Amino acid sequence: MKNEDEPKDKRLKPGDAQKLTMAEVAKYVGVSAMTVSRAFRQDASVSEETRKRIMEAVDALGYVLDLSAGSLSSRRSGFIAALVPSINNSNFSDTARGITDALENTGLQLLLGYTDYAAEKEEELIEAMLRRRPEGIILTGGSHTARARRMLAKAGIPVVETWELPEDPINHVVGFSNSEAMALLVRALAGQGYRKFGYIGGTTARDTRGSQRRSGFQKAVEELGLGPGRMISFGVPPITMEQGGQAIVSLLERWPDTEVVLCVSDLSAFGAIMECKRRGMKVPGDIAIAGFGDYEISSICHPSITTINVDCYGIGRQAAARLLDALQGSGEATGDDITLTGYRVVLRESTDRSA
Amino acid sequence: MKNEDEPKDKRLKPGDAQKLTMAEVAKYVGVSAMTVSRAFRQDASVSEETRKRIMEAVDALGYVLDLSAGSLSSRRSGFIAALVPSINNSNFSDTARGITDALENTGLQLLLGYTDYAAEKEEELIEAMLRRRPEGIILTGGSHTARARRMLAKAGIPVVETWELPEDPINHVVGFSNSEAMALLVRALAGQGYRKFGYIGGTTARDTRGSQRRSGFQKAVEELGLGPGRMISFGVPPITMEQGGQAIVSLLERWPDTEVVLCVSDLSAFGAIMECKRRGMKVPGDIAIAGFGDYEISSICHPSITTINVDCYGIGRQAAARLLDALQGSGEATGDDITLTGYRVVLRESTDRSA
DNA sequence: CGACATTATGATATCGATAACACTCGAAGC
DNA sequence: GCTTCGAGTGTTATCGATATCATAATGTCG
Repeated sequence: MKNEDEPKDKRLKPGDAQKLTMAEVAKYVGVSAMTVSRAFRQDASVSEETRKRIMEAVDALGYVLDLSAGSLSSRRSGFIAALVPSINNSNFSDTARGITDALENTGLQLLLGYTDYAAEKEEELIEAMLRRRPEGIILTGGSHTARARRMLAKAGIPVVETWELPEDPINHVVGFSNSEAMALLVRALAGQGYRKFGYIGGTTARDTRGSQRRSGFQKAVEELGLGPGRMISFGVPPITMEQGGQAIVSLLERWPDTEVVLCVSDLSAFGAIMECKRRGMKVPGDIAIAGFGDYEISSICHPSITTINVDCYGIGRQAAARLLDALQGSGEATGDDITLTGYRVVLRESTDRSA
Repeated sequence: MKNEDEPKDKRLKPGDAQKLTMAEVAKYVGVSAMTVSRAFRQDASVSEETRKRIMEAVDALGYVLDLSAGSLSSRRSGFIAALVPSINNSNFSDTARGITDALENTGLQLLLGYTDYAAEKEEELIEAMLRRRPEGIILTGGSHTARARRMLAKAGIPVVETWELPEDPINHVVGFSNSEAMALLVRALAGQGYRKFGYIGGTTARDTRGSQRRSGFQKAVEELGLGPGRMISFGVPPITMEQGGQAIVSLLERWPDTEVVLCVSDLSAFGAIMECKRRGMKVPGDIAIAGFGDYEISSICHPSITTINVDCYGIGRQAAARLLDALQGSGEATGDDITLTGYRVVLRESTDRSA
């Protein structure tokens, strides 16, 4: 009777809901809170009639389930965490979309984070995510700090690494060999008669997929006996369209007789092509240019861009699927589990030999 | 003694952490759990020495704070929810990035959802988000279902609507008038001497920003006495690059003498330009084309694309900033609060009159 | 018709942290 | 020397749902 008449916390604004709880809904209907809780999950054995009355009450009162309370006692957070290098890159936003779609109707929600291609940022984010006790986690790539690996091991949840084939996988992998894919593109273009190959990529090793593509290029060129490739590094990954344009200028200054240039991604390839056109060069004709990733832009632009198509969306879907399997499965922990995702060369106008 | 010797849940894999709690860390250090809790937040008055010992123990044991437990008792989830139409559109992913950046070091985490431009999906997502008890929510646009509005009102948390100026704002707004912005572009191009205006956009009213741009176009053309605009609708929003290409074909078939075409977004403008080039038309020269949104592609492509630059990233940052203000403020609930974000016409090659 | 399974529901303990308040102890003030 | 204060720490209740076990009502079968 002392502090009953005035609420402790005055933060509430007029019209605010006074934190409605399950118990109040229960009282309103004349059942126990437990029954209301059951009514919210289809599995429970609540009579159709009771459930209906409860749901009407929920509607009338405007009650919204509180999962944070529920997850504490059920020990299931309902979260899946995913870390991507950047959401402002359509390849990764496609993957994020794939994850989201695969999670639909599973009752799991996606917690997304951006690492900005930095392992330290990834470490921070992993910790932040684990504090929410996700039931599984999806990472991009296979390079993680030692502490990150330790935390993941301790967490005891399934981990999926994507977009690469890590040398030392943590748990599940859904990806492909970036170096093999780039090598395949080199061979396809060599098959068309190109001989003098150039390459454009970022400067540092931050972007492990970028480095792998570069080494795949290098290896393939040498294996074909086409001498060392002409490599230009420009800008900190991820390199932009604009940097692609600047890079091709450097490359052509240094090696004017280059026949075909492969770029670490379609974005830089696009920038390179546009810069060439702006300078009056013909693409193809004077120079052929190819990218990697098959972004939407590449099929549309003129000339359309030869590239490697990667199933970005599928990587997301499958990564989520592997996670769901692991969560459902009895936890047999069958060691490493690797899902290879496809890629293919898409030959388009930008490397058309007949031009 | 029946199921004591074998654990119920075999889900745990070898090497798993046996759910370490704060109490165990506390026991290890020889303090109370409360002190450990305090050590995790800088505000608390824990002696430097104790804090150090606690953090060493945390490190040694590999303890990770459990926020879900904490948020239940502190009644602060540490979440901000944000809904965008699509993450696969760089305008919105830029906004998401802005929100993320603004939230850095605030201890708040972003819960992101995609509505796919559908109000019903938005309603579902709002409910899903509210179940996590976010401390604030950021929405795109001002069209919401009645139930969504009711839930938001009941939730009693600050709401920010973005990217538009809703007629009936819920709470805070961070945006601009899409129709005014498009009208400005029309006037700028009319000022360059263009007279016969065409417009390309999506078919339905799902995308409210698209509709507003369309009506801004229409109004401006009429006000300038340039007759009704030539409007082509193509595809369900958001319309793709490819659809932009198809749309311009229809438009030019129907009105071959069109001088300039405005598109609902840069993506469709890009598709339209590329299609024209593919058909041997000169852009500009034979036809001028402009977009909306100033995507990265528009400054790079050849010809570069005239457009409206929108501060996508800033919208995100400011939306988050308004939310933080509201959370800090004593909850005076000072009615509506509208933050206008800038936009500007960017004239580029694609509408160059001298070409 | 009695033993037993099945269905629908309730009571109570609990998840793991934090709020709120209590307490100890040494320093400061008069 | 006694009161007052604040820094540092502990104790207990609690957040709001769910796991678990108990119980009442109903149905089944030989």
